[in-house]
Amino acid sequence: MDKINVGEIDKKWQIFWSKKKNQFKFTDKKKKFYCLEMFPYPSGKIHMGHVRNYAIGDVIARYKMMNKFNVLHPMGWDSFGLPAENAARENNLSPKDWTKKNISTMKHQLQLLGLSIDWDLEISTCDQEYYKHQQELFIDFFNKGLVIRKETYVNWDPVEKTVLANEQVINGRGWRSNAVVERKKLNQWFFNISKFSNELLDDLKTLNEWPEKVKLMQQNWIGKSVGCEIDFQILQTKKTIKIFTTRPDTIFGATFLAVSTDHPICENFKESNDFIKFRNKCSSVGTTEEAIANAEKIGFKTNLFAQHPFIEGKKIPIFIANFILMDYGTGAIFGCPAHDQRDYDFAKKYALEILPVVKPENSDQKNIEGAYTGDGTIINSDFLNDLSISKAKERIIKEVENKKIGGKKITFRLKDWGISRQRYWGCPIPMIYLKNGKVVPVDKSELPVKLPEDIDMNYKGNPLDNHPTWKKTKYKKTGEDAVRETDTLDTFVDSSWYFIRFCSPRLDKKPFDEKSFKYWMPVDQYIGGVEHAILHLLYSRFFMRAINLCNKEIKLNEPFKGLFTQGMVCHETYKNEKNQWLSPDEIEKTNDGFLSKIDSTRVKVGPSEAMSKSKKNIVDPESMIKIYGADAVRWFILSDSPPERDVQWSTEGVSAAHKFIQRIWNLNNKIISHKLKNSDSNNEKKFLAKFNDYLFKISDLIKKFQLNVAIAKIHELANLFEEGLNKKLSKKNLCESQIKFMKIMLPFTPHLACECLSKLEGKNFYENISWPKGNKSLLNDQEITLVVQINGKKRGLFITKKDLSEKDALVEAKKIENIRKNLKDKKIIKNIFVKNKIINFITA
RNA sequence: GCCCUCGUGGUGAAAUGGUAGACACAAAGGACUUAAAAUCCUUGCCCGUAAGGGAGUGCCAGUUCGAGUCUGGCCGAGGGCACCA
Repeated sequence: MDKINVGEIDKKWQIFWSKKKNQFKFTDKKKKFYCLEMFPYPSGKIHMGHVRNYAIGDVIARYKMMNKFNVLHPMGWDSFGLPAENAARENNLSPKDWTKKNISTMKHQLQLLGLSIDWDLEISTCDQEYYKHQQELFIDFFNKGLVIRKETYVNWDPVEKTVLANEQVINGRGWRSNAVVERKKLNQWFFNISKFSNELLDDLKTLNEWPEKVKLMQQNWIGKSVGCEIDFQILQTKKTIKIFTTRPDTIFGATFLAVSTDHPICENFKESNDFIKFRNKCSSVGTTEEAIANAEKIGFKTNLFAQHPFIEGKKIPIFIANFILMDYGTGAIFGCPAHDQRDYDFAKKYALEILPVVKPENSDQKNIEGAYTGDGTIINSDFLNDLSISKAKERIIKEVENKKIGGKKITFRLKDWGISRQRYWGCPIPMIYLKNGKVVPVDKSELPVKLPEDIDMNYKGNPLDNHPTWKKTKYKKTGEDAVRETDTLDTFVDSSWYFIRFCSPRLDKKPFDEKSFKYWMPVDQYIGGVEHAILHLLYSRFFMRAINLCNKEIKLNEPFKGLFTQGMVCHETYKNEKNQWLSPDEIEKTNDGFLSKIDSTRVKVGPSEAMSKSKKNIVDPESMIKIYGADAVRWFILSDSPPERDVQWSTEGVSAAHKFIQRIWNLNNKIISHKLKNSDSNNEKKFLAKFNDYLFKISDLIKKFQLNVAIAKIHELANLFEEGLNKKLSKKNLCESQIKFMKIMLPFTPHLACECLSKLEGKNFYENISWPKGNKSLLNDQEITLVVQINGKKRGLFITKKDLSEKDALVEAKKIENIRKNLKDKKIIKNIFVKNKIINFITA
């Protein structure tokens, strides 16, 4: 048996593809297809997650190419970011050198996979050829009022010494460093993303090729809520407090006001030792998940009272409370303990009045303990009495508006996007500070504002700020001395428009060429991890809208027409007797179970979890490719699970994939050396019928992203060919079909398929291979299988011609031995007949 | 607490309301081999030599001639969000 040499074949075809240039012309009548996988952060080496992502994308891209689309399939590097700075500090390298080295390693590794990437289009966000355009976009956005400066509380990561967006804080910790986040007041740059809240929410409806799950997550993230603002008069002063509520219908149940510890009213108490103590206590709570869950609702009772706007003479105490957030609504609420659980808990603790104003719909629902938040009828509420909750909301909003003390208000959860980072390895923000206190953009002719390379990485905090000369500059218009902004941009900015840059990646004079943009955008199929469901995708949607505002030629709101989010790659976890994690390389399977290779002690096998460094359950793609070949690695990672679900990596699996590659190789050789000229024409016809059926099915499955099922069908096709050889079909038929078969396999296993094709046809190389055309007239649609049931249970089946009449079918069914037996002594009261599908006899 | 997704053999999984478990992994038995590897074949819950029959897609109901698939309720697992008023 001829053993396939996957290493040699991989190399041969990869060299061939690297020489081939993607030549598309805008004048082509071909339809375009922009296939994009999320570009990687160059962390060092590729991991199995990348392999899965790019293998899925490559099947789609190659399938579209074979179907005669102009396919844009580029790759780049999300190459700014903190890890480069950390690595630089640890290893005494420059972030730039570290990044370049990683890119070169990872590019080599990706090329080992035989992807149909057009490497001529490669971009890297840390190159000034990229980020100078980003600075230009920033200035355009600034001029359109989309960049704003705010002095606000920010999330300060004490480990990374940087500011995090609210969205980047997970359970009170930095999403990367995991350090407890502190609150700090700083002057920051923001993109005014909240200006687009409504559009970003509404346009989700137009994204019908996006997973529902992702759209829902974005919807919840934007978090639109309709409520009401109401001014409460403070009794002791002339001032009012504006509150926001989504339950204005419960206004008559209001028994206290609560404001955030950051509310302006707190100024009145800044001298009070009790208040200072209280505020310190608040800021120390609410960090860990556990603390939040168990955090007690605490308040500081002020000496102030407010007048209830609808109850003459009713005085309401004002509290400062730890559960009110300043950056949502107005930072103040009215408390209605009877119908809000938090307010209820608070009222219990401070012995405040609890006044029910909603009678539960179902009178059995006695409110034993806690707040009632369900539907019901309003009571104890003057003019609102007997109204439903929704009617009461409408009515009270009208009353509030009449009294000129507030009105209907729509509030979004989405906050502006903080983009300032006190870091070195990022895109410099092209702004300068003048002596008169003004902050202005750098003149566009002076772009790029380059990152200096002579920096001291041992400096704590921002090295740019510490640089001896970098920040000293002059304002071009006046020639006066000025100081540069030393903050750099959040790296999510880099990834918010890279897909646009791919349309004209070498264009020097502007970020993108409008003509190329109009041809290629939007991305037809975007593929990546679900972890980017909110931040990256939402920011990119914002960028597209911002670019529309700045560039009259562009009229596109949604950058990603189709989105596919793939699952993670998992692997079993291993621990030794000392409870230390072991990597898959460090264990071996024996008859006694799993043992450690290091000291032969017993290994506990844990559940399969997402591959991670901390659990050491990582398998290195490059070494897998070396052992099994690129095709086997691609094949296995696509075959075992639906692409949107998690997949479990296993040695058995990839080894089985390699065996299958070998089997196809053998099959190909057998067909080439097969000599037979004539054979049974009926068998030939049947073979072709089945083959064509598979061809249609597999095309359909690829379009639907059911790649695991497509692979199962390819296995069945291989069985069909073995059967064909056994039935001694003619060489002509087998050979012609095999050529088509290899084209079907090409998007999955391009090296094997091209090698088999070149052997079958005696050519050296293959170019512009088309997806085989199926022939519907060859399908065997004359014969079908009819299933026969008795009372809904299958009792037999028979093969017959298509469209058999009910009468004939019933006669035929009753001839079946087992059916006869089961119907004996029984009275049929009903026949169910579904043409070409089923017969069901119902007996008494 | 709120929102979402998912529950099918030892495992990963298939299945426009119409033959449940395709395809594969693992296992057991067999063939080939001096042996192993590789390859191929068979088996897969219960009764039965077999033909066949029974149970069966987390649990309980419902709709239907027919439910893994549709509806309601419950249980379990995973994910997202959160003092969001």
